[in-house]
Order: sequence, then structure tokens, then C-alpha cells
Amino acid sequence: MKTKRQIQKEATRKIILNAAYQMYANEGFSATTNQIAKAANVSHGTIFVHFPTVDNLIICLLERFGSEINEHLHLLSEKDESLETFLAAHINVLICYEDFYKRLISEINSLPQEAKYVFINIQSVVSFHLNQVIEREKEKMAIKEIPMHIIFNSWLGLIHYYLTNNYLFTAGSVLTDHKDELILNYIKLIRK
Amino acid sequence: MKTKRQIQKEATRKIILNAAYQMYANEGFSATTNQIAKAANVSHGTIFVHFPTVDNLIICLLERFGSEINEHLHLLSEKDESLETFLAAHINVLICYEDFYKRLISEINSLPQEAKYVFINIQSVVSFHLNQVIEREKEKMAIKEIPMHIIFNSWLGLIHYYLTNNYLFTAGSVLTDHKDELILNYIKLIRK
DNA sequence: AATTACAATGAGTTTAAAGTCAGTGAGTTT
DNA sequence: AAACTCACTGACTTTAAACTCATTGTAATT
Repeated sequence: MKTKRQIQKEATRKIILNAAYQMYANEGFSATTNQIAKAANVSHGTIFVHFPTVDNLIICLLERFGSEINEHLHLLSEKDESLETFLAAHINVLICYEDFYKRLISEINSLPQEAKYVFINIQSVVSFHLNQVIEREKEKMAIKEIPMHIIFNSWLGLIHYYLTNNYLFTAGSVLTDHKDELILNYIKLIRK
Repeated sequence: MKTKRQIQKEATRKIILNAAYQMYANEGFSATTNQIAKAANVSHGTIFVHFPTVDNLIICLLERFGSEINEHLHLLSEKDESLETFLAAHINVLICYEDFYKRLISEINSLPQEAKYVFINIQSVVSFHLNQVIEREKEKMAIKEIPMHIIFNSWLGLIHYYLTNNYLFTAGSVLTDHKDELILNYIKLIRK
């Protein structure tokens, strides 16, 4: 059984992670521990009670983020979805985390190495699911003879491009505003 | 006529810009003025004789970079190239600046606003040329009925994805190693 | 009830970066 | 050739971030 202290500690840890998530989503990963502490309503030192370094905080945050994405996608793969439904679901998941995800793909190369590994894992889960759906779809729809990794990378490439250049397309959420267009045209591209 | 001093000053300015280019290409835009001064073999203060702030240095560097890319591409558009040749030429230009360009697309969102404008200009030049080539190509080759901006964005999306995730594909230059594959499959995608 | 453990605090330390400026000596002007 | 100008220098200042630690008060243990 958990003591009051343990409960309190875990709660504080979660508050810090949530605050960091929000700060990073809004400001990018250059947000400081001062800002995070203020947002979490804890003192600066408390952050270092829970996380030895900022890098460690980022890695923990990314691991949590990865699990959450994973969960969302697992629910999807159980159903026997069409390609179109899957792509829509993928975008819908990303919309939930849009600001944070945008910062992540844009700044991943300046994050600690371990963070990259976590990110690669996230990508491979998506890759795996898309792979399955495409294989299934090939029986129904005529899909071009193009290597699977190109099919996958051009999908991710397209939506990452829209995300990192959001400001070129809309003032609001680029995924919300261009979802249908992206899915429709991407399918046109890979269909024979 | 230029005095010795003017010549000297311009030379120093160029040396600093070149050193900054190299440092940013190798280390990303978190490279410091100390590093740049060392690489340029000038004292720290000299940088601020030529550029009032680091942001200004970055903007000047990007403007020069933009002009260079522009020059390369203008030479291309004069000739009546095929789509395949144009894409190959585009990649070849990027290969010349690969490390720097990689950092640029990956960190553009954390650079000063003015830098973004310069970058948008660079993109639109490429967009304009690709547009022309595609329009011309439509007569020869059956290209899908997909909006031009999707055609353009999926090309840039694809190569930017390969560039920012270079490490997933190869230890060396991803453009050199995957050039043919990228061009070939991209054309397959947009062709009817 | 007394003692011990520890989560949280926030002022203080360290570090590293950008930016400043008086001084120097070679170049330029008169 | 004397007076002046200015590119360049590098030690210094400022700023802002991460990280530390003695102290405090509440929870847990004895």
C-alpha cells in the first residue's frame, strides 16, 4: 500500500511532467526549468528532486508520450480498418498532441541522443501499423509497385512537412484544416 | 576605388561568414560566437564589428545562402529539362550545401523571424521552377490530377524527411546514397 | 511522544553565452 | 611627416540558464 508521501511525490512528478509538456508545446524545448516550475506551481529546486537533469526530464516526458501514442494506435490496429480510416485516425491522434508533436519533429535533432531513440520507437510503431493496413488494402485497391518504406516515408514526409511549415498553410491547426485534402491526395498518389 | 582598409574589412567579413557557415553546418545553430571567432581566426570582438548581433549574422548568412541557391537554379530553368533531370539537379544543388541545409530545415523554427522570410523565399524559387517543369512535362508524360501544391509539397516533404532523419537511412550523405531511389519513386507516385 | 526520514523550498553557485569598450597600430588624409 | 581614422583586439560586464544544498515542516516509524 502506498503511503501519503509516495502519493504526494508521484502527484508532484506528474504535475511537473504535465507543465513541461505544456511549456514545450507552447515554447519549444528551449523553455526553461524556471518557466516549468512556475507553470507547475512548484519551486525551482523541486524539479531537480524528481529529475536529476533537464535531459532526464525530457526523456521521461518522451517516454510517457510514446506510450500514449502507442496506446492510441493499438486500439486502431485491432479493427479491420480501411487505409483511409487508418490515415484519418493517425492524423486524429496527432491532432491531440499537435503542438507538442510539431516541436518534437522540428527539434528532435537538438535533443539528447536517448530522446532520439524514443522517437524512433514511436515512428516504428506507426510504420508497423501502416504496413499492415497497406498489405490488407492491396487486395481491395490497386496500389502502385513502390517499396513499402517509400510509401511510408512519403506519408510521414508529407504530414511532417505540413506540420513544420504550419505557418505557410494556416494560422490554426494545419492538421485540422488540411486533413481531408492530405488523405485524399496521398491516396491518389499511391493508387495505380 | 577601394582602399586597402575596405578590402581588408570585406575580406574579414567574408571569412567570418564562411566560418559561421561551417560551424552551423557542423554543429547546428547552437554554435557560439566563440567557436565562430576561433574558426575564423579572428578575435571575439571582431564578429561584433561586422554584425551587431548574432541574429543579424545569421540573417546575413542566410541571405547569401539564398542568393547562391537562386543562382544555381536559374541556370537550370533556362534549359528545357525533363522532370527527372530537374529533380536530379535540385538534389545535386542541395548536396553542395547538404549539412548546412539539413540544419536549416531542422532548426528554422528556432531562428529569428526574419530568417524565416528568407527561407520562404528560397522555397518559393524552387516551387516556381518545379511548377514550370511539371507544366511542360504534362504534355509528354501522363501526370495525375493532383493540385500543384501537393505535388510540390510531397517532393519537398520526401527529401526533407530523408534529410532530417538522415541517420535512419545512412551514415553518410542521404541525398548522395538515395538520390536515384527518391527520384525514381517520386516520379512513379505522381505519374498516372 | 520522541525520533527519524524526506519532499519541498528558494537563495546561492556555477557556467557559458552574448555583447561592450578602451587601447593599439597600421592605413589614410592633409 | 604629422594628424587623424578605424579595423581589430581581448579583457571585462551582463545575463540567463542549470544545478546545489542547508533549512523547514510534515509524514512515518519507533
